[in-house]
Amino acid sequence: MTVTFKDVKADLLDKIAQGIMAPGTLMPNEMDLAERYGCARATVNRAMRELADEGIVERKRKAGTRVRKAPIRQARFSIPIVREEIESKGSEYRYALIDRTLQDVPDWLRGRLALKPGQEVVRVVCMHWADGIPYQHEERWINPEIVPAVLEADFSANGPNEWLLAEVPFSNAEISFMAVEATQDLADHMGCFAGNALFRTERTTWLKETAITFVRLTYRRGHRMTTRY
Amino acid sequence: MTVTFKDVKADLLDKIAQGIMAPGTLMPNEMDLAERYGCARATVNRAMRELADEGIVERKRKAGTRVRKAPIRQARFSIPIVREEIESKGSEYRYALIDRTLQDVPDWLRGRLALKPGQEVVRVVCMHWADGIPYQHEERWINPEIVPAVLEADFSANGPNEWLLAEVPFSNAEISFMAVEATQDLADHMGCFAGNALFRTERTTWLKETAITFVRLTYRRGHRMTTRY
DNA sequence: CAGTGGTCTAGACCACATT
DNA sequence: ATGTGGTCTAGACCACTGG
Repeated sequence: MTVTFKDVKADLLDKIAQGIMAPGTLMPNEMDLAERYGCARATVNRAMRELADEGIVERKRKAGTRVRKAPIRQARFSIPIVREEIESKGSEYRYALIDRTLQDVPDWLRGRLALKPGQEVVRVVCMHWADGIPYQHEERWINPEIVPAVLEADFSANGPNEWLLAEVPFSNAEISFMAVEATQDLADHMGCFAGNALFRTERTTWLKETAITFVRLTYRRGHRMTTRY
Repeated sequence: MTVTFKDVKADLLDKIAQGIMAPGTLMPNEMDLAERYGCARATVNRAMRELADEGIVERKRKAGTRVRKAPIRQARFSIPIVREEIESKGSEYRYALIDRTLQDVPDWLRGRLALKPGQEVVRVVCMHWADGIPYQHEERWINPEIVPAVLEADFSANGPNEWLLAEVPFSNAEISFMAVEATQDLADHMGCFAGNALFRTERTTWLKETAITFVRLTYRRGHRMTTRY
């Protein structure tokens, strides 16, 4: 059986976990490891590159590879579409549009989206339910310059999220997580009391330096966002 | 100039972003692309593998590579050590131990950590300040079976987080984000009012199937956790 | 069964950072 | 100057899985 990069990676990880290679240790170079494992250097390279990507080790040319003293712990969250998030839990999804207006971009948003004063944006407010219980409140602003079709889009049946995904194939984004106290309006929609703590995510999405949309998703009371790493 | 995997990746990304390769499209196979770009198949493979890792495309043997209809949007968060988080913002870090006790594991925690009834755990409560202002409240339970040194550890000068990182080199974890309403006790420590919405993360850390620690980090009012992707 | 991606190899050249 | 990782190549075999 030939030695795979997964074998090498697993063995290195094991040595790190067992303390055989303590944090701060300088690891052997790729050529030596390749010889030791009886494989090609490329195989060792792949294993160590993945360890580096995961923040376990730190690689520098000439300096070599070290076990990180404080591993960069990183968590990966998948950002699902609400409908799928709800249906994957076996719940029934329901959607309703609350408001849809064309308005001058508010000042606080202008900075975020890097828009010109007086420019118009589409604001959409809607709700998502799981089994008839309020699940998520969505408030979104869309830049019609990039996505002119939004001016004709009808969000009464489907949320703007799925619609946008179809229109804008790929983009980069900045996302924030936070806790907020429910306003009276939010509380009415979410079926809780004003002042209750709610989990919120805010996301700005860009297509090559120009902002497409800013969205504020507020979850029902007690919601948790969970992941493993 | 030779064609690098980054060139290939960037070009493919561009074609996807511009809609030339719309979501759902079946992409050419590696051999064809290699010929088209004038590079080796391994180069194309690396480019497409990274696109797959990032959730942009979907690869299946024999079926080929497709542009995802709904790209798996995923965010990566680095989980910093509080001290570094604060000092990297140019603020002065201060720490204080609030409480440290050896107690029977509470029922709600026993399930989480998969411990035996009546087993003892170390509970540590402490605070972290930035420039003298409350920044984060930490409440932590540690399993002394895995880390017996915790029984002698003195957390009066340094927090258990940094201490644990040095003791336990590598581990896997489950992390949750949520919003909570401040209890009176929390509010007193954080300098806010009871009932205020606070951002909290809870993390369970394991070393090979056995739980090491459960930690509850509550941030000051208005805290945001932000990342780009 | 046949086509696709998954991986390994042996060798090579290069970029970079430490010395 | 020199050693380390970063990457490309050309070829090969294999594993999976769709038709």
